[in-house]
Amino acid sequence: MMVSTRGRYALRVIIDLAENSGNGHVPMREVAERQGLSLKYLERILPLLVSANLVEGIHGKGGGYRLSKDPSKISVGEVLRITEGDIAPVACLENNAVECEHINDCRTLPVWKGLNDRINEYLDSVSIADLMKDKQ
Amino acid sequence: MMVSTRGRYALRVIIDLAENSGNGHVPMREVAERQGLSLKYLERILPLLVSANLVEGIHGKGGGYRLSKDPSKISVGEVLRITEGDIAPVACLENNAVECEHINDCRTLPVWKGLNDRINEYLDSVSIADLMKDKQ
DNA sequence: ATTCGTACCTACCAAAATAGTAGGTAAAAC
DNA sequence: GTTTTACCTACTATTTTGGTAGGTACGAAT
Repeated sequence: MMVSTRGRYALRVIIDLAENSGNGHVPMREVAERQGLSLKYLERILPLLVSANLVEGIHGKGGGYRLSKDPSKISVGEVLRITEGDIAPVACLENNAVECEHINDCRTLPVWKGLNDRINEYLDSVSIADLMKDKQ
Repeated sequence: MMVSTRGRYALRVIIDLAENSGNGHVPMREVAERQGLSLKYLERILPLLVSANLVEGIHGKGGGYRLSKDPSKISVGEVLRITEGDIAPVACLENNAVECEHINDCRTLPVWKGLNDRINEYLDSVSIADLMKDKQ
């Protein structure tokens, strides 16, 4: 299985925020409860989304999180790349991979590259809005 | 990274066999040497390919492995499904997954299913022959 | 000013998966 | 009967995964 709980939970949180924030901030405690996920674990995931500018959190009573963009402007690919670190199928296609010495004679590189392209293309084509109930 | 060494090495072995077996059997020792891979590790991977009828091995001097089909009839998808066990992006799409209770209300299932379909479709569309030197 | 509810941070930990190695046995050719 | 190959089983070190524990920082409400 290629997508870990980090990415899957992040996606569920983002969809939950999209569906349940009526212009206000939603405390993660509520999201965790609704989604049946560990609050503590989500608290470790959300700072990733904050620093990538997908959501913003505010402290204190009445605080919580909300999306910083419209759900239609957030792609699943964005969310996964942030939380999974990298969604490349093989090491040599990862972001800061050292260039392999056999790159010009590698028989398998084309298939990994083709796969990588198709995965990213698809995940970038699906937005959070596409996944919401009563798709908006 | 989604594809482990098991799958990647298996693919390299199959391509190597396709390119280097002139109707005879090729000992894995030679393949390991050419590919710079651990013979011991390959010896653990190959029985998977044998029982899936992708290659056949014969014992003794002059023995070794050879493909049991034409390289154009073996897809990358086949090789990976055998060696990786399952290439589904999430647990609920794996082969003998228990059906999730939230299946009818799961917001994320469509995107995982779409991803799974595209991955398999692509990997099944690429054959070993497509990856050989001087593509045949 | 204090309290309470939130985000956020760091260190730790158990279990599983990954990537092998070690040390054989089984079969076939010579 | 020796050599060469496939093939089998058990073990192991390392990394990744999926968290938990125990706080601090911040900000709003009172």
